[in-house]
Amino acid sequence: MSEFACCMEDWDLQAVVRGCINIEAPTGILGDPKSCFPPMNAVEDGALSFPENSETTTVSDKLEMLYKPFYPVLNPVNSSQTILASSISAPKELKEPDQIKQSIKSPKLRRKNQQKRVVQYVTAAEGFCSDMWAWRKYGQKPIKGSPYPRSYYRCSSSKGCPARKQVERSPLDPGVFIVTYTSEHNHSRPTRRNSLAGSTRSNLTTPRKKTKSSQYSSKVLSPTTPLMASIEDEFVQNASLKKRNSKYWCKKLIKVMEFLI
DNA sequence: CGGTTTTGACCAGCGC
DNA sequence: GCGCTGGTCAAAACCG
Repeated sequence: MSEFACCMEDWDLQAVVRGCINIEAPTGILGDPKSCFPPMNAVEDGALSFPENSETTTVSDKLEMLYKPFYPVLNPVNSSQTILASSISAPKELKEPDQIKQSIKSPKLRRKNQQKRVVQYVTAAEGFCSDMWAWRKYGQKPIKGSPYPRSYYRCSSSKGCPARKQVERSPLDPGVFIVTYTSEHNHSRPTRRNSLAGSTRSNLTTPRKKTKSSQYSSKVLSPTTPLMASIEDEFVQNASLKKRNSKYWCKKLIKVMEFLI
């Protein structure tokens, strides 16, 4: 798999896990996936509400296209489904609800962690808004049979909280994330995150080790301006470099907006 | 400075 | 016992 794809899938996972950091955000915003996109929010501060006239629609469309590689793939999926899988691990081969139910009857698939689990199927957008807990990622593993890695999170709101969370993309529907909660929180729901330090780290940064050559090659965009074209080219060229962080590209996008509007 | 993410290494359960 | 696989640890790097 291409590094870019890896990055994007990581991004998606982050997006789901990170949830809505700012719980005071207007609910109207939460329904819009792009509004939930952290760097976008960082850029906007209310300034990214594109006018609806035809001119700027084109601009915003272009920007959206340009931004597409950064924000999660959002397939139209129904509301999240929660499956309570008591005393059984969610087997990797059985991802969908019906299959999960089926797996409950199969003791053969039982794994070491036999605590009560809650399996939830969420879209990226829902993932953004549905989880107010503060989670800290402590591991990521490629899962056999799935093209997407599974990320492991623990609750960072309270020391010693046994709550765990696993997030992986559904191999059947990449727009759907399988969130598995293990154990329960032993504390009340935090009103806000303790710290945002590190929380906005770019998910597009190159891994410190084991870099693969980027396979991000296709022309995702059809830039209308030399500026956008150059930015696109720059992104492609720096697909494996540290330049690939959201803040950097947000600034680029602001430039584009200033140029176009 | 205190938090998070990344990632290789390690450990343990399971099937053969 | 061995190999495979999933889950966790921990050090380093990163971020506000």
